[in-house]
Amino acid sequence: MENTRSESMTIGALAKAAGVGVETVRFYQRKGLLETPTRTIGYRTYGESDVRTIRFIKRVQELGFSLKDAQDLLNIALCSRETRPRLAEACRKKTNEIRQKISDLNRMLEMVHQFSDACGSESSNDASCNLLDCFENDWECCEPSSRRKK
Amino acid sequence: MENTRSESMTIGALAKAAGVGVETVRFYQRKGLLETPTRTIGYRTYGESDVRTIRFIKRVQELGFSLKDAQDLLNIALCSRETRPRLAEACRKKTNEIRQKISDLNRMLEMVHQFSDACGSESSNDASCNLLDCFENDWECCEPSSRRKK
DNA sequence: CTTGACTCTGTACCGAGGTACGGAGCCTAT
DNA sequence: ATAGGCTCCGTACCTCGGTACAGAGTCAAG
Repeated sequence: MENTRSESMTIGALAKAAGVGVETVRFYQRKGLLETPTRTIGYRTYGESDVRTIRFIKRVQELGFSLKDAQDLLNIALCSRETRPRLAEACRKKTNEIRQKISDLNRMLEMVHQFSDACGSESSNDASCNLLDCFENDWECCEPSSRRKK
Repeated sequence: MENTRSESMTIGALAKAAGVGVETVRFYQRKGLLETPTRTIGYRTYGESDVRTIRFIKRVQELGFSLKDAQDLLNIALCSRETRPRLAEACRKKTNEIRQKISDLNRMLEMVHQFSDACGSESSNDASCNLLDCFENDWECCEPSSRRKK
């Protein structure tokens, strides 16, 4: 019913489907980010899951994680019934990292948004200058009181 | 009252305060990420605002933006009364990017979290395998219906 | 007035993450 | 059966974001 036919793509087809270059696929394989594919006659053959994996990697990178991190997340995604407890710990760590990123991005969003509003209206008050501060502290930003060190 | 004294740091002091290397400061200057500092006798002199700028850049990078993006955000932060309308547009774009990142991170968080729960309990159901899908579509993930193309 | 810790400029090098190239084999289509 | 287009492998090269010299000047303490 779904488009899960063609369970054997060539490397070129995979690359195209995932929106990367052939060389990138080989590179990911060398790095162990893709499972080593089966071969027919000598050519690598891939399936839909590889497309999803590559797309996942690319997005994870865009979100500010390294290939190593992508690797870790893939392990979480793929090993489900092997190394449970070790992974649970990794999850907790990764979860915190992600939470922090979300919170910082929200703050940045708020700041950029305020500035953009300020641009719209002709009033010259600068919401702007707070942008620089938006990661400086945890207590809701913009309070001009005491400063905390890292 | 505050620690905003010492409005003239050497490059070494700045680097230390901002938690980067001296060479990084010079690098950022070459790239135009820091305003070219005034000089006393030939030595660059910096102020607190430069510390904030560098910390801002570093965090922006960690959030998955490039130095170029950091540059853009700094322009938003610094130019407040010059090129208003052009910047307003830039804001809208950046805002959307940020929103998308937040939403994706939330999804990833949810997935990792589910998996981590699954690890805790001994039951072998895999919340895991959804992780790969977590950026695949916009309609709340995990619905096994039609698939949308990018 | 020398020694050590800093600064300056410039250029070279580094790791991550690809990207491209050369020389080969395979597989249709004409 | 040969031309075009794919694949293979290995190695070389590229950009980004720094990092590390080398060779020189400055400055403060002893």
